[in-house]
Order: sequence, then structure tokens, then C-alpha cells
Amino acid sequence: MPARNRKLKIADIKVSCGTCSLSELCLPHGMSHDDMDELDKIVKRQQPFQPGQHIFRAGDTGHALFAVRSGALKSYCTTEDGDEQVIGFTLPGEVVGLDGMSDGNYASSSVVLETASICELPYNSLEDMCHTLSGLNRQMMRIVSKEVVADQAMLLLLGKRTAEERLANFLLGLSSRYHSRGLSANQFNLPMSRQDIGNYLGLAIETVSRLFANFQKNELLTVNRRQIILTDMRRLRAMVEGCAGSKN
Amino acid sequence: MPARNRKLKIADIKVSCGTCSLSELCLPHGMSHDDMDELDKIVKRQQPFQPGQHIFRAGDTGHALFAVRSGALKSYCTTEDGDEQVIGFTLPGEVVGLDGMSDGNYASSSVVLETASICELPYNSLEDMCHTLSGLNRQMMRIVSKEVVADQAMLLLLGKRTAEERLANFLLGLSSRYHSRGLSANQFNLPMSRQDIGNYLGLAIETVSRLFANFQKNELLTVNRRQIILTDMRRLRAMVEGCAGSKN
DNA sequence: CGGAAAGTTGACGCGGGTCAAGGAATGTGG
DNA sequence: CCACATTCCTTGACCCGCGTCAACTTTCCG
Repeated sequence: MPARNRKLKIADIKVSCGTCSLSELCLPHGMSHDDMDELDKIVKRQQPFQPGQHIFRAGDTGHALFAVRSGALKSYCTTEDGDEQVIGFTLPGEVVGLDGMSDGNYASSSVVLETASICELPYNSLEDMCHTLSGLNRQMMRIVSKEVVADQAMLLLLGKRTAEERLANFLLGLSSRYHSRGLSANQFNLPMSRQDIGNYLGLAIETVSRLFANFQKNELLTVNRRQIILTDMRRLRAMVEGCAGSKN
Repeated sequence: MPARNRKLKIADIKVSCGTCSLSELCLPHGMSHDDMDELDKIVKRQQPFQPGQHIFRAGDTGHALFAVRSGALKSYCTTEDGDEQVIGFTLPGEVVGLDGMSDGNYASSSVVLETASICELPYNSLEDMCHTLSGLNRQMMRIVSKEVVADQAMLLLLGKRTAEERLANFLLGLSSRYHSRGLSANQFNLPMSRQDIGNYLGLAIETVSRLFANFQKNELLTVNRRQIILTDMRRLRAMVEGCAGSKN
């Protein structure tokens, strides 16, 4: 057992990048098997994080990327006058911590919404590997570039779209992300509160609530607290026409 | 004269990354002199671009980053229903084209606002160099990470701030960017139209115009079409308290 | 000089924020 | 197991910031 690992528990057995069910989504994509073995060596695995725990906080010294294997995270910034802005949500197969590379400190905080198991990828190790593994370098740029594209899509959403379009786009984005990791595209549980959704979409919590009610009345979906069933994705898509879906 | 360069003209004489006045801002930052010479070899320089010319368009095969040495660019996306969303503006010492690395195609378009001289940095060459120059790799991640942080700050702006706060933040951002390349922090010309500003900030063009009028009435600045003089930056800053300035 | 593009200013209305009250789910101690 | 508090969500009433529409002015450019 490697020294730096904390007490290993269940869920950490027989896990390697090679066998990880997320290997298509996480860093290894586009890398050879040998490359993956190399990557596997630098990954630090920890016991699962519990809801409310922070992966890192804004201002912390940035030293690693974190790949989410299960659970869900919320990223947010805190303004000087105290209130928070939700930057995004991280689902399995996705990565947080890119923003720590710019000046050595994380610009945002990352907190657990649903119990999460997470792989830690230290910058230093990644950088070293980039010199030897040609695939990793490209893949890292691809990931971070994708982040840029996703953020730009969000800019469009917040700048131009109505409340209705924002929520529809948000739900379809979640749907697509769940789907791409093999889960149902039309039925899922929201890992976040109305508060978080509203904050993220630049809407009041009451507006979010009302929109869910509207959508249900118009038979676009069924909602019960955090359980969502999308019943008419075609019409939902029609609402967001012209918006690139957030992430993926 | 290298084969790929088009006819070289004035403004392209005696230019190298080593002597470039922007070397502090552009890629070379944090690299050794030898490294810069290497970088210099892969840079393609072209004759100046004229206003209205495109550096690249959304959908084009992404093959290079573009570093702006002078002039100004506008980045934008076009939605399916035709209208455009301004993603950002690029000033001297800054880089565009990061979004072409995710899936091989640019996600946004980049058009010239003010006559611009531009260095082209092909992805392939950059990638090759990353294997040999340790400084470059880190610097590239820093640049792209900075982009992520800046986009996130914009998300906060569009999601939470009033029209007034957005414009104040925008002006201070420009001010800071001009200042960091040695120009005046309180007096500059806007390279973009009201249309572009409004689009970028998620505001109607009339709102932008009214705000400029208000700001002037309140003696925060003097505005004459595109010429701006910030006369009370302290109070402007007070308005945006809690917003991270966009870029830099 | 004429036509178009860019910018300004005013009047009006609506989307969605704010305030307020209440219901439903979950937790906590007795 | 039940009162009680707390958190999360919902729903209604009101109202204001900013978008929309429209008219006009100024600048730009052939």
C-alpha cells in the first residue's frame, strides 16, 4: 500500500485506470495501454468523500486535478460580499481543479453533493508524464479546452436566454451527461438543490420552482422534489434550439 | 524567408519572440532565452489583418493558436437561429484559438476589430516543443487555465450582476488589460461598438448607451463615442466590489 | 450630397426578482 | 412514537430593471 494513501476502504479494491469503467471519459481516452499503466501509478485514491466535505477551497494551493468516479460535486466561487456563485457541477467521468493551474491557487471551491469517490492527479506528476507520453499531453489540452468551450456555452445561456430556456438547457445537459456514462437519459435524480440550480442559472429559487411546475403542467416532464422524468425531450430540445449543451 | 509565410511587409521586420515587446504577456513568459529562440522558429507571421477579416471561423479545422501583437479581435459564436453571442475581446499580448483543441474544430469565430498583427502558433509545433521544453508546457496550461478562470468570472457577472455593475466591470477590465501592456489605465478608445458591448454583457444596446450617459452624469467617466476617460476609478471599483475582473 | 451605420433618448410593458406565507420532508430530543 | 425545529420546496402578490419599439441625431463613406 503506497505511503501517501490514507486508509483504503471498500470501493478502492481492484481499481486502476485500465479497468475503470470511466476510462472512456476520464484522462486515459486516446492513450495506449502502457500509457494508462503509467498514469495509474501517479493516481492517488482516497476513501469516499461525504456530502458537505470540500475537495479544495478557493485560495488553496493548487496541486492536483481530481477525477470523479462516482457521486457529484459542486464548484463555486465566493464574492467579497459573501454570496456564492455556482460555477458548475461535476459528474462521474469528469474532472475538477483545472483552475488551480493558472497562478498556483484554486480560483473556485469544490464541495461534495453526493458521496463521491475521487482520483487525485498531482500536477507535477502529470507534467512529468507529458514529457514522455505523447497521448497525455494532447488529452489534457483537450480536456481543458473542452472546459473553455463549455464555459462559453454557459455565457451564451446566461447572456441571451430566458429562464425557461435556461432550465430546459440545464436538464438536457444533465440528461446527456448521465446518458454518456450509461445511465438513463430521461430519468434521474438531481444531485443539487433548487438553490444551487437557481444560483447556477442566474435565477431566483422561486423561478426555478415555478418553471418545474410549468414544465410538468405542459407535460414536458414529471418532477417530484429531486426526481426527474423527462417525458418529452423533443419539445424540450425545441425550447433550447441554438444553445450548445453545457459540457459534452 | 520561410515557405509558408505570405509576402512579408512592414511591421514584420526585426520581430522575434525575444525582442517582442509583449514577451512578458505572451507565451514566452517563464521560459529561458534558449526556449524562446526555439519558440521563435515555429511562429508564423503574416501581414496585418484588416478590420472585418476573420482569423478563423467556428467549424474551421483548428490547427493553431494566434497571439495578438497589436490591434483587437472579437470572438463570437453563432446560434442556429442566426444571432451571435460575443464571447470576448482579444487585446495585444493575449491569445485566441484555445477552443480549437478540444475536438479539432474551432467552436467560436474570431474577427478583427482594429487592424491587427498576429503570430500564428501551430498546435503540432507547440506539442512537439512541449516534450523538449519544460517551461512551455507549464506556460500553456497556465494560459488555458487563466482562460477558464476568466470565463468563470464572466459567468458570475452575467448571472448575478446588474447592468450597471456589468458595464463598470467591463470598463475596469479593459483598463487593467491596457494598463498591463503599458498603456494608460484611465484613458483609451473602445475597439468595439455598443452593439458588441451589449451583446457581450447580455444587455440591450440602448441600456449600454443609457449607462454611459448615467456614468458621465455622475462624473465617473467622460465618454465621447468610443473615447473613454475614466475619471473616478475608485467609485467604479466600488460598484463592482466582489467581481473578479475579466481576464488578468 | 445622400444613404447607411452607429449612437442617443424617451415611452411603455413584461419577465422575473423580491417579499411573504405555507406545505412537505427530514432530523432531534424526550 | 410523538412534538418540534429545520431545511427544502411551492405558490401567490407585487413591482422594478431592463428589453422593446420608435424617433431622432451624428458620424462615416462612397
